[in-house]
Amino acid sequence: MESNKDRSFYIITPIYYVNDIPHIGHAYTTIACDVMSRYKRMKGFDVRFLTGTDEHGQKIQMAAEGKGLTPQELVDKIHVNFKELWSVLNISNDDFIRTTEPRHIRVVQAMFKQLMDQGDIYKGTYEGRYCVPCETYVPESGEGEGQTCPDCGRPLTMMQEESYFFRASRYVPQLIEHYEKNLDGVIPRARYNEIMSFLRGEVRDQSVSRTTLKWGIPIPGDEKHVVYVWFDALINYATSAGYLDDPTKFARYWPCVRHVVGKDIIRFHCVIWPLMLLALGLNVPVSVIAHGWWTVEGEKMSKSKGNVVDPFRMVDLYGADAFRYFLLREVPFGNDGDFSELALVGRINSDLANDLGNLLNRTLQMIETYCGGVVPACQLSDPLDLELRDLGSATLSKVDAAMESFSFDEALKAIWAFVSRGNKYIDETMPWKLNKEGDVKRLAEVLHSLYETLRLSALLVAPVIPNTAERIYRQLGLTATPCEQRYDDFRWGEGAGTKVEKAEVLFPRIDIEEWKKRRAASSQPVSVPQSEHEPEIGIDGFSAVEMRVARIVKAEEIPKSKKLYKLKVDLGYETRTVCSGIKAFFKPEELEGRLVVLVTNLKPVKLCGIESNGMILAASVKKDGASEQLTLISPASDIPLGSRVS
RNA sequence: CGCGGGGUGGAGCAGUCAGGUAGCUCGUCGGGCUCAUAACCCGAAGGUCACAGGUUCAAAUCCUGUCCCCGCAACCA
Repeated sequence: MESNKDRSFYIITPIYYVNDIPHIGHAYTTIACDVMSRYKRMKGFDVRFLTGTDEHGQKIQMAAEGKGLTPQELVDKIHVNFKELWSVLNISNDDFIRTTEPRHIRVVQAMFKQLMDQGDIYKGTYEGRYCVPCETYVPESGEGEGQTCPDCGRPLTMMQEESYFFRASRYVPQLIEHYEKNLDGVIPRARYNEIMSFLRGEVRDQSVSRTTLKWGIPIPGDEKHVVYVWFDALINYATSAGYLDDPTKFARYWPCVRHVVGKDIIRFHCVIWPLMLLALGLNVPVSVIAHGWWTVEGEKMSKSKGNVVDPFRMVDLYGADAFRYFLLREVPFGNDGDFSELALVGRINSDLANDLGNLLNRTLQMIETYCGGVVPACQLSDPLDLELRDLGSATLSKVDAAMESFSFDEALKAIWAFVSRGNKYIDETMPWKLNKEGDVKRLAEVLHSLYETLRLSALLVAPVIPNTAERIYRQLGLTATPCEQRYDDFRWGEGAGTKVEKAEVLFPRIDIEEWKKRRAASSQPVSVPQSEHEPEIGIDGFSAVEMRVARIVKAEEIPKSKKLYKLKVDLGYETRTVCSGIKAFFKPEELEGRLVVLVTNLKPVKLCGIESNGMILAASVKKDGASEQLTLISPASDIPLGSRVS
């Protein structure tokens, strides 16, 4: 159906391997999809936005064994990390799929069976070097010196096992032909070329089953095999769209699939997955959009370096919108980029505070003082006003063009050129002077134009920084939600007559010098003066304190208290109530879901009439007896609730 | 001959596919304004676009070669 294809838009992130700790990369991909979804909705598209978690495979099985859990118990527990991050980052996904869900398992088995029935999956022998202790095959290219395992360093042994293979090679010519006709099949062009040269080389049939692990989807009729994880994982995109259980939905969304992926996994999404789809008789994705990678402060991100950017922390420190804005503005989508907190702070100050925030602020103040807070109506005739209005509609078109090719940075540049024009317009028209001279007519025209500039700007930035757009709308005296508006409905001039709200600072400027000092302080562990040291204790003294990992499940304000929160914490084996003096540093929603360390054998005390059973550990910098900066102590990686800290 | 990305004024980058006066942000310097978050506006300095050769009327851009940096190399976006 032509109309579906034109008006529907199905955008998908990869599903994330659930055992990973969510980091900037996951956040990046998902934010990009979110922004595109919001934008398309505002363009009137019927949008479906999917993300989820990949929950099968060797690593999960091993991690679960290490924790004394079943794999299912483990993934049930940790997939929440991603859900929480999406909530914190304001992600508007329509579905969150987990590969362990029954709806998915059914689809994988059905597809597997279909491919087998039509001869596109056949039984053969998989041969490769295997590390017995790690229970994993090591590809030749990944071997350590002298045929050893890159992980454990032990020698590899040649192994053979029975395996099912997907006859990928059969559909390669068809896929090449498709890409030759669809140059947007892979974006950007460099990646398209890469895929084409790969396809024109030798594409081998793919092993799609394993007998060496259990944690996977059993192959119907041959249950000693499980489906190999990537084959299982890719299919989720179809599952969620209703491949088996909702043909109408599937017909509506499947023809307009877009995948947004990191450049490392394009072979799966641009080669294997389309080949599978061709074999199944389904259309291949409209586009696979590959983005680049982030380095951190100039260095490759890695766990061992400990420089992995924690998106939760960035949101805590700078807010979700600033983080979202930075990621999309800083680097052209598709290129690699460098994440640095200083650069982020720079963006906040120059773009969000100085340009956008300040434009709003000065405009509202003037409408307040010169026009009693009501946006004046007027006829536009001054060339300058018309130019501003025309730039507005030109900006809308530029944003459209940029978004069409996923050039988020270009879209944002165009919007900011418009915002900057607004600031310049103020200098050109000098409303304060008009006021002094009593030129009421011109003053009305000018403030009217400025108000409209802001009203449109809020709409334009809404997909990227939805919270901010909403805050701008409130200050502009508008009750609607920007993200629920349609761009096509915007009419320059319709804002006249609105009563504006009081101007409030959108993004406070961050003092760089102070920021640097604070940062230096937090990275200097030995900054506490000698005199504050406690007397020495023996190990007994220490082990008298029982500390365990807990999760904050609920944080509530205590009406009588200025400093305290009443927290409900989950230790795995029990739930407790704890009062904690951290109200000044967190909002309740910032605390809920976080892992913390709890002193569990502290004598209960009554604080503000509530019994507190324990104490949450936090580090703080104190000044004049009061905490000036504070951070919670959390486990650096996931660990079962109730784990003892020593 | 494993694959890919990159080397552009002080910093960070765009521009390279479709060759035609080298652009953006930040920083620096000078000026303006006072509505505003020490914000805003204007102006200036600063680059032989890694190097060498070639194609062309014309090359950051196309071709050839060299040097350097950085990723990836199946389950980390």
